Amino acid sequence: MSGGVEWALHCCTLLSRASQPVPAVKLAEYHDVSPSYLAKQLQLMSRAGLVRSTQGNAGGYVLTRDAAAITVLDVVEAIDGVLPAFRCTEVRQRGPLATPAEQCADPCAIAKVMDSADRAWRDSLRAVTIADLVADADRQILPGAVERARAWLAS
Amino acid sequence: MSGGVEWALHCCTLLSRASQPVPAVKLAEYHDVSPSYLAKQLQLMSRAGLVRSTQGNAGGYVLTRDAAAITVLDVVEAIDGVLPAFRCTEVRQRGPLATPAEQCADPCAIAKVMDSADRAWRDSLRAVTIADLVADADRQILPGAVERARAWLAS
DNA sequence: GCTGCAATACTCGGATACCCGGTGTCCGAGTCTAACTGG
DNA sequence: CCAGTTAGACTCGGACACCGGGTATCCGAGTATTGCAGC
Repeated sequence: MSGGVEWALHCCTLLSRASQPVPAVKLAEYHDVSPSYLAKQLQLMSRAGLVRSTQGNAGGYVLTRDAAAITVLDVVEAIDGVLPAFRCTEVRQRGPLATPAEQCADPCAIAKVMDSADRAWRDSLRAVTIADLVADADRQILPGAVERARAWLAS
Repeated sequence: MSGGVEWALHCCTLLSRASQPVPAVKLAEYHDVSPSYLAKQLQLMSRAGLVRSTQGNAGGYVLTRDAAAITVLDVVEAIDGVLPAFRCTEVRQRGPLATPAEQCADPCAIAKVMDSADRAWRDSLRAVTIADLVADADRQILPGAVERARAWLAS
């Protein structure tokens, strides 16, 4: 999985706290990551419709909908794409004893298993929203940290 | 996911039908794939203890245990490794408002979600064995195909 | 004092290099078979 | 006819190139602000 997924998720949690557009440079500085590369991830999220960008002065990124309406899977698919990790190459139709094509209407057993596992993975990611991540994080961090983060974003 | 996983799984199903060692070249010819590259996958499975290799004439690969005792996950982990796809880089400990390290004993919310999804994926793959794959395949293929495969392996 | 305009600075978006891990290949080490020779 | 030896061929195992996708970066397009000039 692409490393940018982690950055994108952290950005979403931070954007959910902010009430004003946050520029990519600020997001990168907050997380101490490469601004140029983070811009690419934000761009991907913008294409996927998760965030909305406003240009010009005082511009930046905002979530397009409530954090409770954005799942972790949405972010993962925005960055890494929606294609499953496993792609069946129909090995059974090759070789000296190849199965005839008309016998291969249904996906082969291996593809079925992989597809099932992929669905389980996606279901697991779909069950958690950005709001859940924020709530979990709030339970761990020190008191007052959220206010300090808001103040830093405003500066 | 590595493309060799599919080849490895097909080889396991074929090896479960064979009652004698099958050389890598024959496995590659049967599936019409690169013999050199397939050798690498078989080598990985040998290291993982899924197959046993015998050298010399009439040598080849054999499953080390019954097909019902080998899960799809075993094969996937043998080829792709056991490391999870997501690796937390502890972004929360970086930047101007970094969370102090002593506050980070527990994994962050993002890591927890990813770990949970990874576990769901692995559980799904662990629930299916090579024997299940063979049984499913037998239900679809034409009658007599298994016997023909055995005969081809023996030739 | 108010309004319209233009210059400015700031922001995003896509196009462009770089590099590492998977992909693909090869040759040498090891071993089982089998034929041959000697008793 | 049998046993030991040796030659042979076959097999695996690890080391070596190649290439595409993720990683990282930069500069141009676009826009809201803001300062200024004219009315």
